[in-house]
Amino acid sequence: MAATVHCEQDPALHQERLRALRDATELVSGKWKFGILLNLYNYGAMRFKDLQAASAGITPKVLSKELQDLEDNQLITRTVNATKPVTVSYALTPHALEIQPVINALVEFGLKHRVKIKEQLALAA
Amino acid sequence: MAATVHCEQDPALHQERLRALRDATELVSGKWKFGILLNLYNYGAMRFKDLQAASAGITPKVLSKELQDLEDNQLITRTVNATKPVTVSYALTPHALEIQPVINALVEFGLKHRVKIKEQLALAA
DNA sequence: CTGGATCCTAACTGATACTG
DNA sequence: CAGTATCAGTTAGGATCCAG
Repeated sequence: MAATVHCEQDPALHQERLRALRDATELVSGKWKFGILLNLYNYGAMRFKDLQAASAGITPKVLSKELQDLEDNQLITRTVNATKPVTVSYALTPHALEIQPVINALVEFGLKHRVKIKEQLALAA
Repeated sequence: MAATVHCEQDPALHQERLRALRDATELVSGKWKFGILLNLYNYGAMRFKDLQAASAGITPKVLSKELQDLEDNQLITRTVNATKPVTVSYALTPHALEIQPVINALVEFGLKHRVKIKEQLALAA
């Protein structure tokens, strides 16, 4: 019977929340975007190559596309520096701070889930 | 100059958080999972067809796969009811509560982002 | 009602090489 | 250094039909 865990909202509100959820997930879809953002949170402005190193395994082409997506959604800025060999810096916009709670929540969940998986492996052994 | 918005962590901790982030995003990857979870939060236990209606646009095959993924990750339970035409109920597990903050954060962000986009359209007009 | 089987396509991802 | 071009592989997601 297990009392079902839920909290019913006003239908209209629920629909609005559903739409918001779709918008948000669309925005940060893709395999790398959250990681890129987390790295920028941690290190501040980073250059292309540094981001590539930090996002272990990503290829330049894919990184380039992900960065463009993020820039299009105004979560990061792209700045070309007039240095000897041209360098480019990527940094978070203020708007990107809005998404930080999401990332923190994801990290927390990831940590807990990892523990849970370990417990199961322990039980299975 | 713009003071870069960041907060540097201990490297080892950062790596651990990056891994957790990857784990978590992998878990809820896909176009529909968050929506399914949000609906279950809102309505409690739901049957296959109700979930399909709530996740407007999803096909049975895809819904089936998403539900299996969620069940494999122990975020939902699948219960077969011995009713006349067999029905099946899906409900959240306690573990799924851990992911609720993520969804709330995503919804919040989605709402804010929507407002932001509207502002831009207003400026463009 | 539930959801598997099949087929299909667009999008994502990757390896490698190359340019400004 | 910061990418883009090309080629190729994989796969997520959808359309349709059908079975228990």
